Amino acid sequence: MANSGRDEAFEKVERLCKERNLRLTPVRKRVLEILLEAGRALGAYEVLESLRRDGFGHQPPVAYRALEFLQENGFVHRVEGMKGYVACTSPSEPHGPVLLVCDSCNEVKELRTPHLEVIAGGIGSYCSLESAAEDGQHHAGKQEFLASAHAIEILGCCKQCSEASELSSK
Amino acid sequence: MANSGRDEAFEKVERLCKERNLRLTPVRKRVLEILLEAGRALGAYEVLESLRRDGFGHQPPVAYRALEFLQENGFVHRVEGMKGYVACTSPSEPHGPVLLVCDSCNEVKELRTPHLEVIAGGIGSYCSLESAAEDGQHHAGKQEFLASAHAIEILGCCKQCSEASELSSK
DNA sequence: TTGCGTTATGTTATCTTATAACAAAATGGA
DNA sequence: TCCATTTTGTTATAAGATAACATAACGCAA
Repeated sequence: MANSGRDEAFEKVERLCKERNLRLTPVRKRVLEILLEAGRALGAYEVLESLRRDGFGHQPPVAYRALEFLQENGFVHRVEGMKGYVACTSPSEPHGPVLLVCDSCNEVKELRTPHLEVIAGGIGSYCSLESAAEDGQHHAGKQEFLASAHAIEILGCCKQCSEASELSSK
Repeated sequence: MANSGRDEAFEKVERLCKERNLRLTPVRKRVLEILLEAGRALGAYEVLESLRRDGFGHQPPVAYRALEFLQENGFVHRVEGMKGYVACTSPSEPHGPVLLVCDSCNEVKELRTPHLEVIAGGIGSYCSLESAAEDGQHHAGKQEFLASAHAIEILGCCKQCSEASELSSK
């Protein structure tokens, strides 16, 4: 794979924005491109630096606002553990991500999991969340907790880095 | 329950520190108390303010270092989504938490789940992680990703807040 | 008990991340 | 064309976190 589905992801976002009447303005479009090209999580100020080079505004809110738009609509995810932002590889409805974050090269892979329903179901298997509402929310049986979103980040080491460190230790 | 197991948690940490030859110094002890008393996530600067009142150093590193110690040893968890820190309710080995974070009152409940093994197993049900190593790490089958830690935060609304908003909407 | 290496604390200064507030421009209908 | 709304851009500043270094406490061996 030449560009890991970058173009497809980009086109999908364009399509979704049309369908939903969302304004994918030049800055927003460019921020998405920047993240897709990077293929890893970038800090807001890294994004901003790229924007500056492209002639867009170069003050923090420019980047933060575009990121906020993309995030709200499920096209970009925040990587809390890295204080960064990564393009979603399977944009559709807004959804909580399940991210595999590599400690050593900072690459972020998103697990292609379905939406909250399924995640909650999966979690349900060990924390006794139970389906209850029809509005996309779930009710936690024993915990009595109404879940509306989640952030799941798994830290570790990706294949490339594992192999690299195996080699160097020989 | 009068204090929600605060004392038990505190004593357990004291015991674990003795067992493991960790130095639970006055600042560290006090930071743990502060978090246990709060019963919710506190920002580092909130902790610092309490420390200051108690006559400890009042510069950021004082709080950050104590928090780092407590975190490393599994006695405190970072709540990424709130940029805060919360006392672990079932301190034992260092472990990635599963946190239920209430959007409206900021209360944080930790699900009493076993350690990484079980979590990874649970996640495995939908992301094809497979047990592989004996050193407490797991190898993700299809993803080829060696997981070493995780952060799982479920956002939503706790029982009290749900009930409060039900009442007010009548 | 003294002395010494190690660990922890306290401080200054600074860096990084993020947001509030407001003016100017672009957009999309009535 | 006009107006309300949304978006962009800017200044300024808030909030969160860390680097670097001096001082103090600790733990133990001589």
